[in-house]
Amino acid sequence: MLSKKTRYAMLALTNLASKYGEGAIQIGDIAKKENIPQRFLESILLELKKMGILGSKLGKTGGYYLIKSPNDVSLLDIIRHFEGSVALMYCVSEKAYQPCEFCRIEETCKIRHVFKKIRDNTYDILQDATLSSLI
Amino acid sequence: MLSKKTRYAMLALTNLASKYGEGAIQIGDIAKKENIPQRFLESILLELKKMGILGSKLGKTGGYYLIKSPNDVSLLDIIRHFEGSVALMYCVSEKAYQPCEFCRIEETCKIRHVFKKIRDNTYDILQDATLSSLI
DNA sequence: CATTATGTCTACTGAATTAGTGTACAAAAG
DNA sequence: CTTTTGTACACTAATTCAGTAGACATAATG
Repeated sequence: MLSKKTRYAMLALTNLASKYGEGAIQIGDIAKKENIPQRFLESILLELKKMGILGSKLGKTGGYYLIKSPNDVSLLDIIRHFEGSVALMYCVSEKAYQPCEFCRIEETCKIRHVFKKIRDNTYDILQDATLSSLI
Repeated sequence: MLSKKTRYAMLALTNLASKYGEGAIQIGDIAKKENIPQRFLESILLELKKMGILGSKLGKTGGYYLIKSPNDVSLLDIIRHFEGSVALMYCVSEKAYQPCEFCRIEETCKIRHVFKKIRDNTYDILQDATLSSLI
């Protein structure tokens, strides 16, 4: 299962994408609209900013806004960041690869082959799921 | 990521499948061969027995053996049991379904649609991955 | 029948992760 | 200079993960 943090991030981003170009949106507005604990959302949006997806504005008329085009942000980016990897096993992960603790010969491991197929397919679907396709 | 418990279960089952029909295999043998802590493996095999996948024999020549045909056990069964569900979100799970905490209209939720597609695909691949196809 | 090797049951635990909260601070608008 | 917004750092309660410990039950063998 995806963590709540990941789900909150997806919700906040689709919310922000639907207001792309309208300037800064305040955390409190998003939190209320999407039913996310505000303090928790603060840390999530900050992470998204450090990833280069969001920009922020301080002070009275402050808030967050998408810095990238909704076409250029996909659920893949979000899940890779917040879940660490798309794969179900480290030995088939690109981002968090680790040699399999069990099978020494990865090429011929049939279990690995199954999970490689799942990872590749999941990867493609998530990559296609851009924010603009989700609004 | 899959838990170690799930991975240990898959390993133990493929090991047992490769010896299908040869009588009882001892926990210690499997633990040593597959590098699994023996006491942990004990509880895993016991669960698989309670699921109706394995049978056991007590006493000196005891051990575990596949009670179902390797054709009739798939990674889907194992993952559904040990991970709880194949889905990445409860709202697209068959086994652990819960209404989405966020979107009230599931039919039109685009995020949900993405994860439904992923779940369905993963489901199909895991269902095809029977023990006999993994030996 | 006693010994020994196997699985079974119940309970416990240390470490890591998840899902937050609290407090103090910094910048910008009015 | 006050108010409103985001930023930084620290802390924590609850849950899950990955096992361990110890006692017990069953069956083969000498």
